[in-house]
Amino acid sequence: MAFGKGHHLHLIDGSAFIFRAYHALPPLTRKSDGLPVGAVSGFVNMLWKTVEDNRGPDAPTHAAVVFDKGSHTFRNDLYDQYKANREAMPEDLRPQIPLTRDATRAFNIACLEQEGFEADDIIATLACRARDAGARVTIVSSDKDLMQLVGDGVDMFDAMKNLRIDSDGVVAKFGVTPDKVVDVQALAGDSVDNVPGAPGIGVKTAALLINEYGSLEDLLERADEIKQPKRRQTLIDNADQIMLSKKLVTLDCDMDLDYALDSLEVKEPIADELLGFLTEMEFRTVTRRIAEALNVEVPVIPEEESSATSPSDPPEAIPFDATGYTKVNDIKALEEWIARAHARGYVAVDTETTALNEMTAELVGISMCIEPGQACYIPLTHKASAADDLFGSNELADDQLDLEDVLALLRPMLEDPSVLKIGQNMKYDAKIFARYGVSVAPIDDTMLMSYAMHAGLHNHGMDLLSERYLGHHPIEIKSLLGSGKAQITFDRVAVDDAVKYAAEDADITLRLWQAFKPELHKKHVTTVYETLERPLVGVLADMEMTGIKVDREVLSKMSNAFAQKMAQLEDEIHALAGHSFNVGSPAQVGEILFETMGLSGGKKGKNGKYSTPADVLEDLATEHELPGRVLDWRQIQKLKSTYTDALQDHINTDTGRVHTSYSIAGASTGRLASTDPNLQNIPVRSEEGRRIREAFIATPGHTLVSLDYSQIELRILAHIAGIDALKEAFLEGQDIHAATASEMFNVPLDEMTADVRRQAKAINFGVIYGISGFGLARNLRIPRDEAQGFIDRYFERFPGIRAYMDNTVTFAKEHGYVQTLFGRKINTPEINNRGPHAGFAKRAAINAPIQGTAADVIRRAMIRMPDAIAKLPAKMLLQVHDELLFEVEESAADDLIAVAKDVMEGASMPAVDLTVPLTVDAGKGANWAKAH
DNA sequence: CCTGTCACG
DNA sequence: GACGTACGTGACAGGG
Repeated sequence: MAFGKGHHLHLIDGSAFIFRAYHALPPLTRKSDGLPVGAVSGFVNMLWKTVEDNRGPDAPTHAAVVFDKGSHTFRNDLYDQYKANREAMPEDLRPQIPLTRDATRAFNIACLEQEGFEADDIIATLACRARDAGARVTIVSSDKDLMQLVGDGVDMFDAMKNLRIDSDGVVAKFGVTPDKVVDVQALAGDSVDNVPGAPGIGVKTAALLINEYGSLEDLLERADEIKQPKRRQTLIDNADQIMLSKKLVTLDCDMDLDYALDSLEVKEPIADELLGFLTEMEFRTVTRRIAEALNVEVPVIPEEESSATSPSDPPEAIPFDATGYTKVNDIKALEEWIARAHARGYVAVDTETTALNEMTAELVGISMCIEPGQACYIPLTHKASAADDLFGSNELADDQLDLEDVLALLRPMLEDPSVLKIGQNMKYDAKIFARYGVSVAPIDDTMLMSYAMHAGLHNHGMDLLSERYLGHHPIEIKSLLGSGKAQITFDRVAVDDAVKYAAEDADITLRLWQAFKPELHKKHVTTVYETLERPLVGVLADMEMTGIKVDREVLSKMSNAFAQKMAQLEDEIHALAGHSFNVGSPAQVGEILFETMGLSGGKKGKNGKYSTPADVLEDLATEHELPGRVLDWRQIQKLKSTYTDALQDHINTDTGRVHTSYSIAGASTGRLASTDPNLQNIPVRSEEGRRIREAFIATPGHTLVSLDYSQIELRILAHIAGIDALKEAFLEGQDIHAATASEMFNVPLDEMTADVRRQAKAINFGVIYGISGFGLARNLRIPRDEAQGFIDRYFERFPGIRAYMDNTVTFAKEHGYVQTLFGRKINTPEINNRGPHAGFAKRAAINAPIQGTAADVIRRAMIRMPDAIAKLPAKMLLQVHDELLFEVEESAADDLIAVAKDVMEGASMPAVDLTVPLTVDAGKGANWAKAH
C-alpha cells in the first residue's frame, strides 16, 4: 500500500539526541581501547526507549532518524554569521558521530542526512510530504525551530519530558499559532543560532505584534502605526535584517530527496545486527536489556579489569539462577546454615512480612545468603491457600518450621557481635526482629552504602541497585502479590514462589555488599558511612518504635470544628460565585475567577487548566472577596485532611502512639525524611495550625522537651564562607537578621525597624538557597531590580558569600559532587547541563553543603544521644531537621535539657571545630505546642 | 498515575 | 537579550 492515509510517520531528531546524551552523561570510554562512547551509549538508550515506548495502537508505521551533515548550509550563504557563535564540537564527541549512524542502522531504522542541509530541513520536507499525503506525523524533538511544522496531523513529542506538543503547545510556547511561528522567530531572533531578529524584541513582544498585525509583512508595512517610539524605530530600522531572519528560521519544505516515504517503513530490529553493534561497543547493561526484550540469549562481553560500580560495566560474576536457592524446612538444614554464617563471619539476611509498616507487619519468612548464588528461605507462617475464603483457609501451609523454634536457633547468631548481618534497608528488618525479641547487631546496610556513594545520582532501592550494579532485574514483588484491590499479603504467596523471590533478595543483597564494600574506600566515604549512616539505624529504629502519644479526642474535636467552618465557607463562596461548584478543584476555582468573574492574571498550567496558587489568590483578594475565602477554605481543608483526620488513623491500636518511619537515604543532602505519617511538617506557622501540636502529648507524669538549633544553616554558612561580620554577630549573640540589616543598610541596631529586618532575613535565607533577584523579589513582593539591588549590596558587604557560591559551583563542575564539612558527598550530575536546568543544578549545589552539614551535625548528636541520656528516664522521640523532641519524667526534665543541649551544641566536635558557636534553644511542656 | 497545592525546616 | 529561577522534603485531592 502506498504511503498515505492511515500511516503514521515518526521523525526523530537524531542530532538533538546526540547532544542531549553527550551533555547529560558523564564521559564514558570503551574498556578495551578507551574509545569515548558516552554519547553513543546515551543515544542508544534514548533510541531504544523511543522504540519501546512506541509499541501499541498508536505505533508508527514509518520512521526515520534524521541527522545534520556538514557545517555549511544554504543559510550560511544567506548570512555568514549564522550559527557563527557555536562552540566547536568537543574532541571526545567527534569520533562518536559516525557511531550514532551505525547505531541507528543497527536498530534497522532509516538513517537520513544530506550534505549542506540541517536535519530540520529534512524533517520539514518529509513532514510536509507525509502530511500532504494524508498521514499523521510525529516529530520526536523538543526543538522550538521545528514547531512551525505543527498542525494538520503533525505533532511533536518531547521524549525527555514525555510530552506531546500540538498546536496548543506551540501557542503556549510562542503565543501564536504554528503558521505564525516563523514570524515570531524572525522578530525575536535566536542567540543560540545567531539569528539577529529585531534588537530589543523577544518572543513575548513579537507574539503581541504578530497577533495584532496578522503577519510579519503586514507588521513591517504598517510599522509607523506602532505607538511605542522605540519599538517603532527598531522595526523600521531593521526591516531588512528581520526579513533575513525570517529566511533563516524558515525550514525548507521542498528539498530534493531521492527516496520515497514508503522506504521508511518500520522494520523490527535484526537481533544479530543490533546485539553485534552493542557488544562491539561493550555496553553491558543495555545489551542485556535489549537481548531480554528480543527474547534472545544475552551475548557475553569479555570482562576486562573493571570497577564493580561502573553503571555501564556491571560484573558478570556468577549468573543469577534459582537452582542455588533452597527451602529450609528441617532443623538440621537450619543449623547448617547458621554454622556456615558463624564460620564465614557475615550473612545477608532479609525478612518477608505481611505489611510495609514494621509496627504492624508479621513475620512470614526469613532468607539468608552467604555465597553469591547460594541462598535459602525459611518459610514460617505461610497460609495454606491463596485466599482467605469461607472454608477456614487461614490454616498454615504444611512443611514449615515453627516460628519460635527458628527464632530461638537464629537469635544467638543474629545477636552475635562476631557475625555481621548484611541487609538492604536493615532498619526495617531490625525492627521486625526487635518485635520478636531479637536485637540484630552488628549490621551493614547496602542501601546506606549506596547512599554514601551515590546520593544525588539515583535512589537506593534494591531493584534499582540490582539492575544498575549487578545488571540483574530482580523478580518483582508485584508478580507475587498483584496490585491494587486484588493485592494479597506475602503469607498468601505459595511457598515455592516465595523461596525464589526471598532467596534472590538475600543473594542480591550479598552481591551488592561485595561490590560496594571496596568502593566505599575508593570513593572516600567510609567515614561517612561508618559515623553518619550505619550507627543511625539502631537509633532511629528505637525512636520509631517508641513513637509519640497523640490524643485522639483533641484531633477529633478539631476535625469537627473544621468541618463546620468549611461548610460555612463553602456556602459563602458559592453565594459569591453565584452558583455551586467544587471549591477543592483548582480548575473550577480558576474558571470562576478568570472566566465567570473576569478577573485578570489567570495563568494556565501544562494541562491547560488555570493555576490558582496561594500567591495569585492573595493578589486577587484585594479585588474581590472570593479568593480570600477560598484561601481560608484551603487552609482548613489542608489541616483537616492531612492532620486532624489522617493522624487519627496513624494511632497504633496497641501502643496508642503514632510511629513515623524515617528514611535515612531519602533526601540527597543527608537530611532525614519522615513518612507514614510525616511528622516533620506538623503545622506551626499559623495560629490555627499550631494548635494541632496540642494533640501531641506526654504520658502522665512525663513532659515533652524540645531542643532546636538556632540558625544552624546560617552559622554553617558563616563558617564555611568565612564571613567575619556574621561570625562576630553570632559570637556576640546578636539577632543575626537585624545585624545583617544593620551592616547592609547602615542602620544602627537600636534603630532597626521590623520591615528592614524582615528584608534582611529574606536575604539571609535566600543566600542559603542560591539567591536570585527573581526569587527574592517574589518572596518580598518587591520589584526585581530592587531585589537585585539588595543582593548586590549584600555581596558587596559580604564578599566571601559570592566567593563561596562561585567556588562551590566550580568544584561541582570539576568533581561532579559537592561535600559537607564531614565529608558527605552529594553528587551533582546536572551541574554541567546547559539551558534552563543549569540554574537549578547550581543552586542545589550551593545549598547542599550547607543543608548537608547541618544534617550531619544533628545526626552526630542523635547517634551520641542514647548513651548520653542512658541514666535519665527519657526517650528521644522525633527529629525535625534542626529539632529533637524528647519525652521525660517531669522531675528529670531539666537534667535532660542540660545533657541533651551539651550533646547537640558539641555535636560537630571533635571532627570539625566550627568557628561559630552552635546554640540550642530548649522548651518543655505537656504537649508539643508548649514545648516548642 | 500525574499535577497542583501546601504543610514543614 | 531573554529565559526561568529561590533549597530540601511528603501528603492529599482532583481528574483523566
